[in-house]
Amino acid sequence: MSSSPDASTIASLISDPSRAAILTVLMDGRSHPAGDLAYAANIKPQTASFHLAKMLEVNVVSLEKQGRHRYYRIENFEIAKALETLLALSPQPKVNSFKQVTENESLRLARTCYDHLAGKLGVKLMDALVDKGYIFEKSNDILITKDGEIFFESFGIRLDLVRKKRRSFVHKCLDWSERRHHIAGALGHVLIERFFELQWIERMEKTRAIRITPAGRKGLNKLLSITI
Amino acid sequence: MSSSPDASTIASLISDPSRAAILTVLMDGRSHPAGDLAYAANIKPQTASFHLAKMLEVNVVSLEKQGRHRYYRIENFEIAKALETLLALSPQPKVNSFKQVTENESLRLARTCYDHLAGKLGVKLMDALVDKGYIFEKSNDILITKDGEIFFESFGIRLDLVRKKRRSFVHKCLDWSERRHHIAGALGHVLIERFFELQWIERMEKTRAIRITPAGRKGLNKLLSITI
DNA sequence: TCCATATTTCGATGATAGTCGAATTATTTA
DNA sequence: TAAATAATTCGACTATCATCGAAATATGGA
Repeated sequence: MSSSPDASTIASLISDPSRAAILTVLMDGRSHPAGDLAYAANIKPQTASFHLAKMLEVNVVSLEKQGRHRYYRIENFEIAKALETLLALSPQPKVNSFKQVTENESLRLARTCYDHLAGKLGVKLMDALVDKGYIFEKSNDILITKDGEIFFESFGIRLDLVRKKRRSFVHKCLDWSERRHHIAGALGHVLIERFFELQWIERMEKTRAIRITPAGRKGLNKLLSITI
Repeated sequence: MSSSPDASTIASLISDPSRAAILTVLMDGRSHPAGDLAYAANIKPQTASFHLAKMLEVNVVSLEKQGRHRYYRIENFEIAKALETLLALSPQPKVNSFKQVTENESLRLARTCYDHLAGKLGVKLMDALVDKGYIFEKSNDILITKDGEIFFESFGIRLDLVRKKRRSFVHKCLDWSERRHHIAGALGHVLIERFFELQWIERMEKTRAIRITPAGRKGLNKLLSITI
C-alpha cells in the first residue's frame, strides 16, 4: 500500500534480472498480459505473478482486469525515467523476442470481443469516432457529443432504445492485440450488429475472427474515413 | 575487473541499505577511509570491507592506499548521477552523523605526516605552490616548473641534493582531515625541515600536531600568500 | 454444464548474499 | 622490537528471496 517507494526499493526492483526484463517490456508504455510478460522474462507464470504483485504493491505498475486476462502497465512515470537512466548505462538485458502467442493475423485485424468489435478495426473505429468529435473519453468513461447523437441516429442506431437496455450503455475495453481501447457495452454491441446488418463484416468459421467485406471497407471509409 | 557495470549491477549495489549509506557519504566527492564508512553505515569494518571490495570490482569506487588507511572515493561520475536520480525519488536513508574520530583541532590545522607537513597547512602549501606556478600536478605525479626551480633554490633548498636521495623525490599524499592532497616525498621532507629551521613551525608534545609561530604566519604570507 | 485458458495462491526448495567473530596482514607509534 | 591501529580475508550462520510444482480461482467458449 506504500505510495512512493524509496531509492533502495526501486533499485531492488530493477536489480532482479526477471523484473528488469519485465520492466523493459513495459517501457513501451502499453499494457501487457501477465502471461506474455512471463514469456518475455523467461520465467514461469507463477514467478511473473509474484514479481508483478510485488511491483503492484509499490505502485510501480498498475493492473487492468479484462476477463481472464490481467493487463499490466507502468504506472509511475518518474520510475520509468529512473529506469531509463539506469538502462542507458548498459546494454539491453536479455529479453526473449516478444512474439505474441496468437499469431493469427485475421484475429488481429478484426474479431468479436464478447459482443462487440475488437482488433485493428475495433480500435480504428474508436479512434475515428473520437477524431470526428462524435465521442470523447473522460477518465474511464466514454461520452457522446451532440454531433455524436446525430451521427448515430443517422447511421440507423436508436440511442434511446440502446440506453434502455439493462447493461452498461458504453465503456472502454482494452484490446489485447492493439493494446489500446475500443468501444464496448450496449453501444458497442449495436454497432457491430449494424455492421453485420449492412454486410460490412461477416463471421469466419471456427474462430472469433471477422472478415471485412469490400462493401465494408468502402462504407467505413465513406462514413468515418477509416482505411483498413 | 569488469569496466562498465550494467543496470542490474548498479541497481543491486544501490538496493542494499548499507551500500546506499556508504555511497551517500561518498557522494560528497571526497575520499573516506574504510573505517569511517563502516561507522557511517552502521556496520562492522569487515562488512564495509566486503561491500567496498564489491564496488571496487566494478569500478564504482576507487582506492588510494595511505599507510594503514585505505581511502575510497566515488570513481564513476555517471554512476553518481544515476544514484542521485534514485535518491531524488526518496527521503535520505539513515546515515549516522559523520563525526571524525579525531576531533583534535590542532591536528587538523597542522601536523606531521610521516616526515612532511599535513593538515590545513599542508594542503594550503600545496595549493599555494600550484597557484604561484611553481609546481603542477600531472596525473599522480607532481612536477616542478622552471619558476619552481628558482623559487626553491632561493628559499634555501638545494634541489640537486634532494634529487640525489634514495627515495621518491616528490609525490602527492592524501590528507585525511582535508581529504585533499599535500606534498610528500623528499621535497616534502626538506620543506618541513626548512620551516623548522626558520622557526616558522614547532612540534607540540605528545602529539603529531604542529604549532605555527607568529613568524611562521608572517613568513608564509609573504612567501606564498598563505593566510592561516 | 464442461473443458480450456489465464492467472494467482500456497508451499517447498535451493541459492544467494549480508552479517559478524576470529584470525591475518600491513603499517604506525612508542 | 613490541604494541596498537586499520583494514582485510576466511569461515560460518542466517535470512531473504526467486523459482517452480501443485492446486485453486476465474473466465471464456462450446
